[in-house]
Amino acid sequence: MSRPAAREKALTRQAEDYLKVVYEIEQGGAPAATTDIAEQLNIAAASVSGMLQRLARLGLVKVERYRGARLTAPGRSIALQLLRRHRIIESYLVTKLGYGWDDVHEEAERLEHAATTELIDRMADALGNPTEDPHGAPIPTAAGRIDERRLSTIADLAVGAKARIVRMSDRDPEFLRYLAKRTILPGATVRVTAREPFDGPITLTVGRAKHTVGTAAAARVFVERTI
Amino acid sequence: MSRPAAREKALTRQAEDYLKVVYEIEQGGAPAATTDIAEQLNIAAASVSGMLQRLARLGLVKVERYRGARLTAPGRSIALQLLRRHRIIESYLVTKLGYGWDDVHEEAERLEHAATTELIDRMADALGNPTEDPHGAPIPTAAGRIDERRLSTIADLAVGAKARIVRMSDRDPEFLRYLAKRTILPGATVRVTAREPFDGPITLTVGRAKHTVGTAAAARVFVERTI
DNA sequence: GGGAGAAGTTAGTACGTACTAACTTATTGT
DNA sequence: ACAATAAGTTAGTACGTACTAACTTCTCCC
Repeated sequence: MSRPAAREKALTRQAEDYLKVVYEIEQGGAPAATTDIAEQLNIAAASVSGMLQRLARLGLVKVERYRGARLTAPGRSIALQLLRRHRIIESYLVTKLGYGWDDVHEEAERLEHAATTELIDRMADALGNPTEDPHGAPIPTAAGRIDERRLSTIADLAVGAKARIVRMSDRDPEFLRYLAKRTILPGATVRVTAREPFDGPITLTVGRAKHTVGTAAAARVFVERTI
Repeated sequence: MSRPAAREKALTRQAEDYLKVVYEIEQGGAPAATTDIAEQLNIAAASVSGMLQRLARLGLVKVERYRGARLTAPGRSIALQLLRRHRIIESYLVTKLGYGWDDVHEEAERLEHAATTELIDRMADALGNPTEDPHGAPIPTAAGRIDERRLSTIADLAVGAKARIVRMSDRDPEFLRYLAKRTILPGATVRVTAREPFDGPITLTVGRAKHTVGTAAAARVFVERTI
């Protein structure tokens, strides 16, 4: 008797990717700027303007002209769904199929758009419903709950600070291998022993080892201060 | 020094689907007719004409106007790649993730376009490199070799004939459940005990059970005669 | 062998998603 | 405060993929 709810036409892969990127940028606090989205997606800014209008028409984002986009509740829920898929897939590939943690992002990036909720839930079950992916990122629950704590990065730490590594960006395999080689991994504890001024290199100890890293790298490693 | 080979731009999902369908239809012997492709893909015939021209431009099919399309060697190799992906994925979902054999086609249909060769090979390894999927269909090797025997169907069997069930179409979950309920499964042996004329129902014994099926259903179950 | 009906193609349209070029609005540094 | 620059938008274009409508070609039966 009741009419079917407004047709939920499946989004295209691209539209989904925009939502995910808007979510990620918004986590920084401000609405997602056109240029930032464009940069993340490797796309011209003009194309982003157009797509944001379309997503706004679909009620998935709210755009304030010349100021940026924010997700609506439906948009956010789709973004979290994707994040869940991405992170479950990454976990599954590492745990069950022998992938390296540095090598799963790309694969997950495509699979997350093709996998059904059913598949993701089965994978999650097979893994014992993990709460974090191999890079330490929190996995949204099937219901869409996620830990959204704002974390500091190593670049935020003052000399003498001690912190536990929570997570790191998963995008760049090279970068992940760089970290792994220095045992800068989720769960490890680091202490900043020196910093050069003018955004200079940061020296830190991990276990008994001492490493010096640039601020760009340091800013991509998220931590929780322990002192 | 040597120039990179002609850019192998990734095909779209749709283009890939066309190739797969052309392959499947061609297995019947004749070139793939526009209407048949259109029907398989649930698409207007006019759209197929257009796409075939594009695929021909890409050197993946050879079209004889008003007569149908055949795969070229490169086209065939892509189609086999897809078939391999599809069947490995189906096998993996059934064996490792607890899917029912009736319920994997749809999921594989989308994943096959997103999975890399790397992933497929890892799945295949995890399964012990199977040579058949859960519906009895042969799985092409990574190198693209496949068993292309032309099989008969139950509809081809004369009264009295005995045959081993090799495989069945995986498209329709209902149909697969129908078969399963009658233990008409790959490996089972059937004997035709009666046939009504004018494409009437076929009566057969499977184990100790006796079933009567229509010709449409019978034509979708492939067998190897044993007498 | 000719004509009816089936099969196939072309033409014109729409939409999603990208692009570049040109223009407009916002920000920032003096 | 205002000009230079950065950021964002619009306009026009292209391409892939679908559609319907109208036309052409093929096939097969009498």
